[in-house]
Amino acid sequence: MNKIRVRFAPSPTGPLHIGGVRTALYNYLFARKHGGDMILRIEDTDQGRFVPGAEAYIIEALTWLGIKFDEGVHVGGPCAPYRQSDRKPMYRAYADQLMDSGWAYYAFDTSEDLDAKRKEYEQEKKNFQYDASTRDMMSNSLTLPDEEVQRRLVSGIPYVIRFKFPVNTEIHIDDLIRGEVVVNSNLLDDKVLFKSDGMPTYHLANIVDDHTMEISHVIRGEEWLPSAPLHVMLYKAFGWEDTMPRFAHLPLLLKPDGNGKLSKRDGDRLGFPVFPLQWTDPVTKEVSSGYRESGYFPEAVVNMLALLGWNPGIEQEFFSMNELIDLFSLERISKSGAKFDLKKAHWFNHEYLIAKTDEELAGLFIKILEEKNIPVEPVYVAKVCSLVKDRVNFVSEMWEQASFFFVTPQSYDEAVMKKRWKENTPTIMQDVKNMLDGLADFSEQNIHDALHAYSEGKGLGMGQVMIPLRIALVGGTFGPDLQVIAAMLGKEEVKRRIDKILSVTI
RNA sequence: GGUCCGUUCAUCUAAGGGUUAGGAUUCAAGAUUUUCAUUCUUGCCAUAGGGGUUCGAAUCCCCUACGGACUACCA
Repeated sequence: MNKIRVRFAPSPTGPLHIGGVRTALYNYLFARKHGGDMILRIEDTDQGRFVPGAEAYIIEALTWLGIKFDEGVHVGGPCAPYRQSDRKPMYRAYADQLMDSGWAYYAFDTSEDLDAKRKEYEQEKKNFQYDASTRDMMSNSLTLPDEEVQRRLVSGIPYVIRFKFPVNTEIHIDDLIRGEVVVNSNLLDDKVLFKSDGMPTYHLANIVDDHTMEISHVIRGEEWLPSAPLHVMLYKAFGWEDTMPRFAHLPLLLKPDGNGKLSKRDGDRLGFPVFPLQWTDPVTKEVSSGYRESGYFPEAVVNMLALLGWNPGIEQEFFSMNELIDLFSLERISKSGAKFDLKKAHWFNHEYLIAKTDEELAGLFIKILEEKNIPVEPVYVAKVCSLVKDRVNFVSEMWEQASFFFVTPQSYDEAVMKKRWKENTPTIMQDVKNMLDGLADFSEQNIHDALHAYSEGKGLGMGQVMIPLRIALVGGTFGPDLQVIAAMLGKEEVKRRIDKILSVTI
């Protein structure tokens, strides 16, 4: 068997969205699993939709996620160039080959002609399709005399090259995910292969490139299934059937709110990033959030995406990239579309977060602290991380859970104050302050013992002591063990915070 | 409209003719926690509908319904 070679072939019309990321991931897993090659090809045959920066974005996003390429536009390789605009000179000869063998023809119909035709049909409630039933009445090299065709070609009149579908032929697609799909050629239209601007369309360029790059498996989104018959016919027309790649059409990623496939336009409307990295539209300057900037870990994104449409059939839920490679198989890809689940995405990130070491988390949290001009002591920050990581999904949420470790509370939870701050509380707090002040060793254990001794001695419930003290130190009823917090803050700071709450409540 | 693809808890999914239809997330309750979170336990919740085939169907076939993709000189 020939070497496994797969490609991820995005069009640089904007940022890659997570559906595209998943397609890239599955290609990557498949290639690695079989010791094959992974190729990045840029399909920029549509000059009108080219977006500057999109290609660099795609590369940066996949690099961030740990998806590596063996060949491609950014790393080179034996089949270079890997950008279709750079391969432009080679496509014409292939189109000519199809002309010579009778599989294609020149068509001179203008967009206006075609629009008019479509309107005309629409009025009769019919669908216009450029195919065997209509091509005879159009303006093309099948209907025009040879001399006229030649005259038009030499005089520079715009034309396209269309594929000439055979009449009433069953085309079989052997899809690795969907099984056999059969389509009759009468239902297909004579697709444009070569545009009047001198560029090939996706269909031609894609087949030529997959062939010349010796691609063994085409793993792409389901939106390509309807044009797969054309692609199969092209391989046949070129005489490349023997080396035609196997096809695998992936189920789509759907919007969480119900209808339709996830698309680039959804942006932040749905409450979660649609893009791996933040993207600023070069024209509108509109900013769309990215997973990276939102605080997702790349491993969590990969894990979550891998399981959206595929599963290994075991109950394990967490997989490293290497484990995914080891377990991956096209046979276990599901057929139906998957909706993105925001809550589960959060959960995945949370699990990856708590699995990090305190030092790793501290390194990330320190960046946030520095932005707030908080002086940082790495060992202290790591301790804080160990105490609050259970309660957050993202590093960005840590400030909210841990600010009191760094700054005195600026306000106190009013609802809790109303309920917990009793008439005798100020006296208790004053006692607690004095008692803590007397502690020579301000350790967790000593604080704990002292607090318990105090409340028992006074015949008070622990709640009457601890809750007001908690409010004084953290601002509300949340956070880790109070003795630990007090010890970390230090005696003087604890005394200051008690004074402060007493001063504002009197 | 036409063609193609699909349909198991709210969501991701397992079960490839024989299981009380399993797991995970979410949600709810309880235990723990002097707070909050964690953790643990428990619970709720599904084979779209109808016909076949079969001793036996989530699984195979057909019809219907619903969802999706495609239907450009876009990819």
